[in-house]
Amino acid sequence: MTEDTGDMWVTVTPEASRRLLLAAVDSFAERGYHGTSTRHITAGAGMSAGALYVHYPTKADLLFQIALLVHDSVLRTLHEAVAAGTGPPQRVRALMYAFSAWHARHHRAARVIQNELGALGPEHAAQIADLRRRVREMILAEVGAGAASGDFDVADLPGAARALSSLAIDVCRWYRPEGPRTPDEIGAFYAHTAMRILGAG
Amino acid sequence: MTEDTGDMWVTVTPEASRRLLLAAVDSFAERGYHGTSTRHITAGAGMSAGALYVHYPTKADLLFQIALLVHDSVLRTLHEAVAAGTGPPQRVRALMYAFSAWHARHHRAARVIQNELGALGPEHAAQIADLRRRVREMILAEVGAGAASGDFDVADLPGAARALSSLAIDVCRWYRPEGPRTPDEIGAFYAHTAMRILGAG
DNA sequence: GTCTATAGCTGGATAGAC
DNA sequence: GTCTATCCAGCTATAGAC
Repeated sequence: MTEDTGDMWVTVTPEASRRLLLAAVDSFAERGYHGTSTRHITAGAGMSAGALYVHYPTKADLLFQIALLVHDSVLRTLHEAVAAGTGPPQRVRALMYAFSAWHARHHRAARVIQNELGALGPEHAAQIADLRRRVREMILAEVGAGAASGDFDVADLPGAARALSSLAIDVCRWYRPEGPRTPDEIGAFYAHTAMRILGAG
Repeated sequence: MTEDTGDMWVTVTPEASRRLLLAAVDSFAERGYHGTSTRHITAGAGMSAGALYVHYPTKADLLFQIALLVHDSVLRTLHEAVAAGTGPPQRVRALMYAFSAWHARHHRAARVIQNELGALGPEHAAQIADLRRRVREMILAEVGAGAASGDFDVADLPGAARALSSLAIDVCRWYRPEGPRTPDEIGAFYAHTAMRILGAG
């Protein structure tokens, strides 16, 4: 239950492209997309101003590549989490644990995709919106299975699914690495909290 | 329970200052602080570029004034909500209802203060951080009173208070006015959800 | 593939007429 | 108090040397 999808960025090569991507995540998370200059990014990667454009055509493309990698990591994490569960309560517990812990572990990357996606152009935004819909539908399906089986007691199914998702996503807003709880502790607490929200004793 | 603090902006005079402030809230919410130009703001208020500086010394000051007014509105809304409650469950229900509904009703203003406060200078940021601490402490105190009285069953008091606050705040991220639920319906559902999270049957 | 230098544009803020 | 015109700093992206 404490596993993750490994390093989200290992597939990015060459190493200079990855350094630029990581510097962009840090700066976008801290200053926002529009508050970040290409010089912030190249300086963060230890390069000079012009070096960015050898690896990425525009600053906007950098944001898009980040969004693709991040949503892919989330989807794989959630699929791995539910795969092990044998019944709805177990599966939803694992889902909530994994989703919450992911948002703590990757809070910088998560902040970027929660706050800065408005800077994407229309067709890039549509592509990312599709990935995000798949996350929502997965959570709704798992909660719905538990409602159908009688394991959960929910009067408002979409509302309850939204509450679980909201709780996990918002971890990236308030989480601080130096805070009192580890990502795993947050995952465990929110898995328990999810069962209460769903009326599963 | 459906009351609010009235119009958050009525105290802003003259009317031209208020128009600029409202245009700034809309643009900051949609494009972010750094993505918003002073020309966006003045155009949104139906004025020309230079007119802003008659009413506000800088663009940053506009953000600060918004943050002050918004946090004042939240604090007044929460105090009014708990004032009517006679016991911890009633008080926390009213608090959660009011806090959630406020974030739906004022989702644009709320997005600005959740996402754009990083653009404030150090002393302005410190002043706003103080107001935000008062909100957190109020929620913690109300939940703590219910734990102490035995009305709630919580193993992790700060964690549970954080979950309630997180759930209500995140409403401003996903809420859409054209969506299926009204602010009051969201408030009612989240007041009920809070009781489940707190183990108050 | 990285550097320096710079083109071309947009932004925040100011000046001065009305 | 609002307008138009403008200053100049900072931005994205490109050019050309190495």
